Amino acid sequence: MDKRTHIILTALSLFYQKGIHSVGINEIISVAGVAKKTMYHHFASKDELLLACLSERHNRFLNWLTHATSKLTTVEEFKVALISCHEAWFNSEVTELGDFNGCLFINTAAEFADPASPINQACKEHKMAVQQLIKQRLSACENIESSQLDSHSHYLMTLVEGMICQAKLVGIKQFPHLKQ
Amino acid sequence: MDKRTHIILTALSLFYQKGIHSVGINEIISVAGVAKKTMYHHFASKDELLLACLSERHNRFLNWLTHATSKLTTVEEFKVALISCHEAWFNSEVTELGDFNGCLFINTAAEFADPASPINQACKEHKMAVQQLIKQRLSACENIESSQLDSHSHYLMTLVEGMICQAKLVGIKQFPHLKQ
DNA sequence: CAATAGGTAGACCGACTTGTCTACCCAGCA
DNA sequence: TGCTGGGTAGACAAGTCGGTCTACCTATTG
Repeated sequence: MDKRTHIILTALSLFYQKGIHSVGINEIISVAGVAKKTMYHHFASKDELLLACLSERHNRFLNWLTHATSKLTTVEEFKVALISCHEAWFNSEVTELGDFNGCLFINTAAEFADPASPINQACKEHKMAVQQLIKQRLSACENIESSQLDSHSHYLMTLVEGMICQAKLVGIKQFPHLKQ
Repeated sequence: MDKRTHIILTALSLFYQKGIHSVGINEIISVAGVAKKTMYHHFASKDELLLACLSERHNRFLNWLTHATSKLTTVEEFKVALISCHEAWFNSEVTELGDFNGCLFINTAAEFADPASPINQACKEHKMAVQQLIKQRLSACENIESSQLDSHSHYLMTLVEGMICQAKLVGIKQFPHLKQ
């Protein structure tokens, strides 16, 4: 595998499981099995590496969510599919997302609170992209009224974010009561 | 004011605005205007200080939420009151909660991912206490069916958590569509 | 008066942080 | 053959981290 990609994947896994500030460059290169010079050859700084990790995770997550909500026709079906695929994630059954430890972007934004920071902005952009995908998926349903498109997609986004938080903090992995 | 309390309040403000690992002991004592020895006289370690901050925030938050949802009779009234008071928080209109920067416990849990850590446990316990308060408040409503008490309180908790995340990451401060 | 508790300033410790550097290795290629 | 790019190991710099320590300074109180 490409060294650069290998470093990104290793760092992503460590950042996701332990947080950003808790993981040092030395740990990353040690686990990845590469020299420090190699890492700094591909990335100008830890922040640049983190941005690459966020980008990788973003692509991976959106790709997964896109496929997990592809076959649907009604608003009700979509809602159930949306909740069910997140439950699968919470139970670490989605291999490409790894062992569940909350949302990387929520976690990262907690450590980079400054809204002007590129890292914080990347987190914000990820959430806006997810919101956009939900809205687009919803608009494809046969029984959605266009006047409710905005409010309903916002509502579903709020639900999903809340589920993620509860799954991480208190360990709730299933939300059957949300599915009707 | 008591030095110990003063240190807790200073540290709490810094931790909340910047995150835990981003704030060092030296910054805390410098902003608080106390000697390092004084801080270590009252707290055995940075972790102990953080636990004291979490406890302070927990009491403050639950006290606020308890009062903000005291006068209500129906489930619908309670739901609107719950959402509205959170909107006020997001707009930094609640002086005792400070400038809004998300939920301290969600943020802190992101930096202390290990569920065995006392800090992570304190975050979890806070969320369970909020969930308990919502359930208790809901049970006092005149039009709640006891069979729906659990599922509905979980639902409201999910909504609230989602609102907090969206308010922090993408800056949504109002949720009118959730109020009906 | 003397003892004590709680405070000050700041030097200091060892470990760790990000990031740079030298010196060397090796495969591909003009 | 010799150059180049990407790799290795690891020393090193400069700074920060949490935490300990000495020395000194008030108040309060038995």
